[in-house]
Amino acid sequence: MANIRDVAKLSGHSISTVSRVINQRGYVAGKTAAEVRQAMKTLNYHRNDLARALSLGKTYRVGVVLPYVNHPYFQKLADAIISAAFANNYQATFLQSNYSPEEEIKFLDMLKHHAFDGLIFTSRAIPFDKLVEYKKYGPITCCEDTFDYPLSSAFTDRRASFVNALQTLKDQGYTKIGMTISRSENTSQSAKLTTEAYREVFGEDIRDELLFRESKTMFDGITAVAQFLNYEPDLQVAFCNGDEIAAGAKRQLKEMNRSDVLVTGQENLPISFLMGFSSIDHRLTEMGEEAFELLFKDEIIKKPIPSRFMRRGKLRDDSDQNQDEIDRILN
Amino acid sequence: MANIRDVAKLSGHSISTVSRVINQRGYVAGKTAAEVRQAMKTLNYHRNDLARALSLGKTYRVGVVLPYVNHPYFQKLADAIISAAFANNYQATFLQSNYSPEEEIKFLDMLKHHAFDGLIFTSRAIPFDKLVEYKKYGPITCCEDTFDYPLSSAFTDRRASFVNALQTLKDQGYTKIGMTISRSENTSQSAKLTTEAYREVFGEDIRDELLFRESKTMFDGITAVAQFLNYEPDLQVAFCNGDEIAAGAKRQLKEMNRSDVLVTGQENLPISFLMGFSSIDHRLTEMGEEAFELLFKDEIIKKPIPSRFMRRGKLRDDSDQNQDEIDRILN
DNA sequence: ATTTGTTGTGGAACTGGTTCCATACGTTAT
DNA sequence: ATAACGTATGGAACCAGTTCCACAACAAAT
Repeated sequence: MANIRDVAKLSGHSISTVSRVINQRGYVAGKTAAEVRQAMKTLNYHRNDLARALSLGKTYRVGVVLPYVNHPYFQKLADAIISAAFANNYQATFLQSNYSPEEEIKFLDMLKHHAFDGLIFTSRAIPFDKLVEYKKYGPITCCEDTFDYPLSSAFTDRRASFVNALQTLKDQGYTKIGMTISRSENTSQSAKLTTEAYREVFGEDIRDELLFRESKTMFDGITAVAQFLNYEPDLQVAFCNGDEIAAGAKRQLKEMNRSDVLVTGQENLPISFLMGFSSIDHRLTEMGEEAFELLFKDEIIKKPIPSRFMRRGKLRDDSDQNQDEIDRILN
Repeated sequence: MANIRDVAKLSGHSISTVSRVINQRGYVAGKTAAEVRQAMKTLNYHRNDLARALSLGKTYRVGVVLPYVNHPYFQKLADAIISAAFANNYQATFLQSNYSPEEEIKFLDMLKHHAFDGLIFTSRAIPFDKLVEYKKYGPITCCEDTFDYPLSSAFTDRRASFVNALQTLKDQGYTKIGMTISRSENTSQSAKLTTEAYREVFGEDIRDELLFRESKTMFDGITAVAQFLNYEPDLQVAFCNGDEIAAGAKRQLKEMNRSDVLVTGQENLPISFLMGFSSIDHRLTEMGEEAFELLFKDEIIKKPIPSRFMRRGKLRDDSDQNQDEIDRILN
């Protein structure tokens, strides 16, 4: 495989001159450039991006840390990051953590080892302190509120989103609510925020029988609904931690002839529209784009993004501006 | 930032020795190793993966070329590839082509430029010849039948899958069928195979009014069904080119009080189960895993993977072994 | 006539690793 | 006694680029 030195030798010019021709930078006479190009063609030369990256100290690659690649929330978010990166001539690589702190440290070490120019954490198991500690090796941004930590972030105020959705439900007379959460309240930030929002709106903790933990797939939605109805036959709402879970719940309710029970999901996936249940739109597309943009800004910027509660079915309110958005999507 | 030479100098040992300590290879005395490690700690040294990659001529990265990152088919396939790569200590990077030949050439050039150790094409716009031409720069595998071309591949015989599904429908008396296809029959391989399969089973071309082209999203499913029913009120089946499209079709049919019309999708996503329509499972997970495995094998291997027609709703046949699979998933 | 600026080119140091080879010493086998 | 081998270490070439700096040649301005 020919390198730049071979091209220099064959063309009879110096390495510097060849480099100038390749990168079209600096002064090169037309005749010289032509000779160099001829030599490149003869030798079938092509630049080695690795050597270039080493020399420049820049990879044009970012790592996207996410717990699961096949989870709709992270999929949507990561897709947005990929697209934004691509539009800026960067490549993005998915780094699946399974919420393992050891894996996350490995990814941070990759940043330290110059494998990436920067890292985006869509979620995490390790504390923010650890991220701050690694910031000296390259920029790191988060897709969640970083509070007082010196880390840039693009995020929706999920607590406010949950409060808003629950308040809407309460205002319309729905008070008997079952909830699913992703992990336990101790390990998952969103689980914690969900139960806190309930407490804020209803002034008391949710009954333990109406809280379904470790909810990940549509089958958990099916199971959760059965559990809720077992303890509370007058159930009015299944408040789910994702659209696929909500879809499972919706299906099970139909099967049990309890389509009177409302279902709400999150992520605003096509399925929520198709099956006609409400969904909290966390604006993952906007979040992903912002997270990438912030990566290469010098200041620490915290970019809150307002979420939307997409009200469908019985919750639908034609005076609601969300409907405009739905109509926009439909056309 | 300290490098290996700095560590060598501070520890009073040679670069070679430091390298041996880092990589735990060759002979190093215990005392020497300790001194080197102490120097590394003092200098806060960490290896530069770029330099290492350059020296080794190996990046431990593969590129995954796919037309759209937010398309369920490619998402599922690409996720499987990512997971397989990760399990083998490789990183995978998504390269979105939008079916643009220029972009695909760019990705092939990245292989040439040593940015990746190999490439996996999940789909493509450029001819196989071009891929073969670039094979000398690194391994390339495909996720579709590569016929007589010297390219490894993991694929399902989609034509056979379509024939099988359509034959099943015909056997059960369903003959009035509308079909959606992703692009036109000229540009899309799967579109071509779909219409060919129809011809094989029914002995004639599908009526143009019952063929809906450029079908990509759930909204296309909605539009397609309306078109089909307009021309053929006795429609019996909407045969869709994806589960989200099928879900759109199913919803529209319900809205039009025509739930008697069967719907079939592809990809076997959760939504197909939840909304109760049949779906062709192209075994994308297995395909992705295989595609990665094949990348680093020396011989050219073509790995056909049998697809499955997941029969649901009125098509459900309890003697069908597919049901075992569904039950397995449910538990 | 001298300074200044533009154009054009090459040398050499720099990015930070890996690895082949030579050398040296101590131990064991012939 | 010496050949053969295992242990331990260092030197230097190698991977393949980028870029600073020096130096010429020539034109235009002072």
